[in-house]
Amino acid sequence: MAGQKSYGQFCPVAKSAELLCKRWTMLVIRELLDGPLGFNDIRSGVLLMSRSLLSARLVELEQSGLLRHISAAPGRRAGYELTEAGYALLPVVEAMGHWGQEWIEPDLTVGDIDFGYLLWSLRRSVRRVPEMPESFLVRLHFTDAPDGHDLHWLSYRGPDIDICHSDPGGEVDVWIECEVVAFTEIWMGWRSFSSSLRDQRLVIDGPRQFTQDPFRWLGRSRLAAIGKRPRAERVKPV
Amino acid sequence: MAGQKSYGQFCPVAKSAELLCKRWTMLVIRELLDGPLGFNDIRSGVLLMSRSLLSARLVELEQSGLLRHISAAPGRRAGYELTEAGYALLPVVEAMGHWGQEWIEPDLTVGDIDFGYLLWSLRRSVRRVPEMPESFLVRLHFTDAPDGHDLHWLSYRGPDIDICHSDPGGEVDVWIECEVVAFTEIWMGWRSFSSSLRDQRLVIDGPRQFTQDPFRWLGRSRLAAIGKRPRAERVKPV
DNA sequence: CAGTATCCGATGCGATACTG
DNA sequence: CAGTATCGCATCGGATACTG
Repeated sequence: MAGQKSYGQFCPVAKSAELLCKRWTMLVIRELLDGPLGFNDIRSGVLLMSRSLLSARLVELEQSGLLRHISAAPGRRAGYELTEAGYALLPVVEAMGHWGQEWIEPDLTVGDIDFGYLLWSLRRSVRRVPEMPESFLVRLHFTDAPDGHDLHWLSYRGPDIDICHSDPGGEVDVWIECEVVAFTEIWMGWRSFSSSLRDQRLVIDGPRQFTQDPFRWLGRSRLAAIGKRPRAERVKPV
Repeated sequence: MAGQKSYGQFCPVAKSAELLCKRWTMLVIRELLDGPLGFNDIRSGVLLMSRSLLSARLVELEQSGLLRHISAAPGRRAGYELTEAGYALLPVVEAMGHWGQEWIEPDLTVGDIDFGYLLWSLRRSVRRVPEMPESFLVRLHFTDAPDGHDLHWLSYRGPDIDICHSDPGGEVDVWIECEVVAFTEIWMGWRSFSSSLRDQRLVIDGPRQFTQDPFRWLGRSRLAAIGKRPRAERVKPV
């Protein structure tokens, strides 16, 4: 219970660090900054975090006043929601994300975990575009993904967008083929879409109005517009 | 050596957190953001951190490329300096400081440690003002500080400003008397100077031009201008 | 689905002692 | 002053099992 010892300083940076700089905490907050989520939805964003630790962190954060627990009610699912103080952490998370995107050397030795996180991120970033028909289906093929995990369908139906991992049926409008690493790099803004088309790292087929800039409806990382510093100046994890 | 396990995500927030969210790390960076410092100068800013851990952190941060070690040379002291990537963390530290100042409930149960940090902070914030004579001496009396630690002199002599803990001799220009907690609160912007004068929490004596706004030459926390949220909305450590 | 309880090994970190 | 080396305990956190 007691938590780690205090830094013994009144400095607000120190106090903030006491609350925020614990393992997984920033990532839990990152997840919740988009709005309330249920326990297992949070877990999807922090796949390697154990249930018990997530549970403990949520209690800590609630006690500190950073979030509150929403209990289930008719027509409402249980979940967690940041308080105003919690939402006020957006600039902190943004600053960390911005810095990381600009300075950290990517090391995409993709395992299943990054893959799961990519899909989860993608799920949050997809969006309709005006020229899209009521019903729109995309087949996404990760050519190097393990066994049953290589095929995914994005199903845009009215306001609902789902990512399915088995064929939902219906006619496919756009086909995409790509390796996981390359897709991630493009999605993060670390590799350009056009050059990836040129060297065939990404193959896309379908009506031209959708294939010429697929990231309009796929979305991209919010940080994709921030360029990386020259390799020599970058920072590397451990 | 191995460090904690990776979060297994390519998200820049996660990567940044891996590098930054370790115990003491943000505070070491905070210290260095003002410019290069020697080993023991850094220690003065993180009094409760053990030497061995500071040493280890500095190695980690150097290996990651956040700072570099400056070896001693004729006319130059050994020390540590942030790299460009390290200095680029300023917005992160500022965001954390801003958030902390705005949202965290202060709990000033002052022990020696906070006291030491206050003095160290003060040392960095004092500055000359134009109307100050070449030589200017301030006697600072913390009425509730332990035994030999209650008296301090700020000695402004030309460009040099020193904080002495024993009487440097010479005529005192300004006298200040205050309890440590109250002084901290005023310095942090949590309590107003004028109201503190009124209720005698702070007593200051000397020429009017220096006593009417002493924080011009004492300096204040950089975060002092940021107001605290209403008590009910604030966040508390653990 | 949405958690909690318990166990126990890994590691983080402070204390102490030592070195150039 | 500017660190490094070693030791041992505290706690952190993942695995597993269990509950409403």
